[in-house]
This record gives sequence, C-alpha cells and structure tokens, in this order.
Amino acid sequence: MVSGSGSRSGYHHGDLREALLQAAESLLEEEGVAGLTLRACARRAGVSHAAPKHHFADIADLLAEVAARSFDRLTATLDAERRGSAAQDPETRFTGVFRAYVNFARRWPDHFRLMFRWDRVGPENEALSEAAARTYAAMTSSVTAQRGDLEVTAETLDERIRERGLQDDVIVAWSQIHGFAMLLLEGQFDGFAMDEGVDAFVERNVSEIGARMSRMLRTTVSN
Amino acid sequence: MVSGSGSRSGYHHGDLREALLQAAESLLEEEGVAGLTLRACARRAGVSHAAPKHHFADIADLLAEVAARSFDRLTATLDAERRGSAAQDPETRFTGVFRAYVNFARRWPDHFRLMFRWDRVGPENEALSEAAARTYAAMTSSVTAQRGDLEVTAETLDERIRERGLQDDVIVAWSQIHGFAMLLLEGQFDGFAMDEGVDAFVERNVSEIGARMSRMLRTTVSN
DNA sequence: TGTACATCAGTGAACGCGCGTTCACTGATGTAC
DNA sequence: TGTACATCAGTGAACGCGCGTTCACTGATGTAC
Repeated sequence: MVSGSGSRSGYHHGDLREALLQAAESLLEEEGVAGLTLRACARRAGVSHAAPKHHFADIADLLAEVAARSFDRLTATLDAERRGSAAQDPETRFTGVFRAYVNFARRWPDHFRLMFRWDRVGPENEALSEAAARTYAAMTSSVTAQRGDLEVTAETLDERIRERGLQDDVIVAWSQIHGFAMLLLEGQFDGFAMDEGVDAFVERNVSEIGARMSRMLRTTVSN
Repeated sequence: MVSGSGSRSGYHHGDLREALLQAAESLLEEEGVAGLTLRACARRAGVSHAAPKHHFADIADLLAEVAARSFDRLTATLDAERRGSAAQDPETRFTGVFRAYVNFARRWPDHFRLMFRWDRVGPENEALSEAAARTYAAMTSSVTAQRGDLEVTAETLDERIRERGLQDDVIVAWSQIHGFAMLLLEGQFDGFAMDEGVDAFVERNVSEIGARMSRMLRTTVSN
C-alpha cells in the first residue's frame, strides 16, 4: 500500500529503509511525534514489526533521519525563494524568505516541531547536524543578499561564520522568524489571529517582521 | 519523602494534589517530558498508582497545570526584573527582561519546553490560557515601558491589546527572544557557543538582541 | 460529649494494551566454480 | 549454463515491561442527632 515499487511480495522488500522513512513522515503529520513508534512505522510500511531493526537501531535513529530530510527540504525551500526573487528589491526578497520559513512550519507543523526536538532526535547525529548547518547557511545567504553581499554556501559557510557581525545578524534574523513560527504553531497567537483569520494575521505579521528586520540589517551594516 | 506535611501516614495524604504537581515538576527536570506518566508521579509522591485519579483525569490535565504554574513563574520573573530596574535607562531595562526570559529557559529547560508543547498540554485548558495571557501582558508592559508608556496588567490588557501598533511590537519582541531561547535550548547554536562558552555567548547575544530591539521599538514608535 | 452514619481519599490486585527485543526460521538474492 | 553454498532481509511467535483503567476494599474525617 505504501511501497512504491509495488508487487515485490517476497521476503525482500526492495527499499524498506525508504519505505519506513516515508511511513514515518506520513505518520508524523497524522498523529504527531507522540504516536511514532517503530511498530507503527512497520505497520504502515506493510512489514512485520521486527523488520525495521535491519535498518534502524531505534526510533530516535529513524526520527533523526526524518528531521535531517526536513531540514534539507526547508533549506531547498528557502534557497528557491531567495533565487526566485533575485530581481525584487532587497526588502521584498528578505520578507519572502521569512514568509517561506513560516509557510513551511504551517504546512508541516509536526516535521517542523520534530526538527527542533533535541530530546527525540538527539544531537549526536552527524547527518542531522550537517542538514541543520545547511539551513543555517541558507539563512546566512539571505542576510548577505539583503546586504548586497556574496552568496554563502555550505562550503564557504565555515569561513564566513567567523565574521562576528554576520553571525550576529543571522542569529538575530533566525531567532526572529523562528520565534514567530513557533509561537504561532503552539497557539500563542490564537487570540489575535481569530479576529482576522490566521492567514491574514500571518501575512500581516510576516510582512511587518520582514520589513523591520530588513531595515535593521541595513542600519546595522551601515554602522 | 516528598510530602511537606510529613507524618500523615494514613489513608489521607493531606495535599496530594500539590504533592503530585511538585513530583511532576521535579520529574520534568530530571527526565524530560517523555518520562512523565501518572504512575511515575504517584511513585515520586509516595502513593499508590491509582491515587492520582482523584485529582487529575489524565497526565495532560496534570501537565497543563504544571505549565500554567511555569507561565506564572515566568511572568513573576519578568515583572520583577522590570520593576527592579525602573531606575535604569530604557535600553538596559529592556535587555534585562530579555535576559530574564532566556535565563528562565536555561534554568528550567523542560518546564520551558512544556509550556509551548501544544500536543502535551492541549489548548483547551482555560487556566493555562490565562496564565499564558499574563506572560503576554508582562511582555507588553516591557514594550510600553520601553516606549515610556503606561504599565499593562492582565486587567487592562484587553483594551490595550486592540492597539494594533502595540500588538505588532509585542509580537515582534516576544518572537525575537522566544526564538533565540528555543534555538539555544535545542542546540542550534552549539557550534558557535563552544568557542567562547555558553554563558558568554548568551550574554553577548542577549545584549545585542536587546539593544537592537530597543532601538527598533524607539524607531517604530517615532514613525 | 458520645454514638451512628455518610462521605471520600487512598489501597492493592487484576486486566488488557502496545511497546521494544529476542530468536529460530524462511526464502530470495548474489557469488564461486 | 548450471549447481552449491553463503548471505541477508523479512517473518512470526514469544517474552517482559510499564502504562492507564477498573474495582472492591479500607479506614480516616466530617456531620447529624
């Protein structure tokens, strides 16, 4: 039912590892992280409950990979937004990246939560750390683009990151939009959002936050 | 062992409800939210595992109250910081509130995480929503103090909140510091913080973030 | 002040559930010759 | 091309665990008279 390659009905599944990851991803959005167990993933992938052991040591192992994939999806989204808006003015571009970040969080809320759930995915996973670093690089590129600066890739991140001023800017910008996304997801703005509808509330605030941050970055760089 | 009133060893505990809440709070910091069960709370409170049913319908019910108490503790911390620094200049005061927010998150990381875990505490709990609203009021007061404006209390919040400009400012400020605290807790800054130590990293960034936000709020209000 | 009775919080045994883990197994796939 | 053998992914039964829930019970506390 889930396996893409179809009828390989024997003892060998084809790509159970991938099927388990996809099962976990769909379960994540349907049930939330609390309901994610190895047995549940096996059920959804249509294999016996002992089968996942051949691919993942435990559920944290599997979740770390799901989180890493989510980071990469977010990175791709942010990069696409930045590249697709190259012709726009800096403030519009910057706000677009913020909007993309919040839209990602709203579209895959439980993926987004999982990505920042240290207790479930653990910090020791190298692939996960690297994926998170790529997202950070994307944020950094948005900041440098805002300043009319050079693009930052995962490869050049290591040196650019040493620039304390740039690092400060990225931390401020990332914290700003991440905090908004988190508070929004966790219902802290529900009281306000009801007046005008969630979409309007988000759009209005993302625009406001993006504009302010864009202005601040320009001010700071000119200091 | 936990019960404060001591030797009341019979069938009546004295204040089991409070004892269970304290058990949950200590377990939360020791084991994280994942290890929190009704049975574990009962064990720590020194009663049989069926006893909590007389006070809490389920673990979410208990956790909602723990979260509400944490919100109130945070509110008290923020208010104390703001009131204690009334003689300082606005930027120092504002940064102080940000610092208090981040310190709270660092000192009780799992309380802080729980407060914003919609899936565990649920949104339907009225006491929790009200406690969160009081924290929001405290943030609002810090913003108005920064602007040299009037203090906002839970009672006056309802009318002040309608001021769209003020609401915008509070959302921006809260998102800013909340995002920083969250990314810090979830290890997203570990790479940077290692260079100088976590304390120095936090202090440096809180100062920077507080100063920028303070400047921005002054700029926005003069618009 | 004393007695009878109702209430109510906490007990402890029992139940079913889903979980992770183990293990002997099966049978498909890959490789050596 | 065919045969023998090793490897390896997935099976299914079994186990122990901690969980929430139920329920008859106990005995302390409060109240009526």
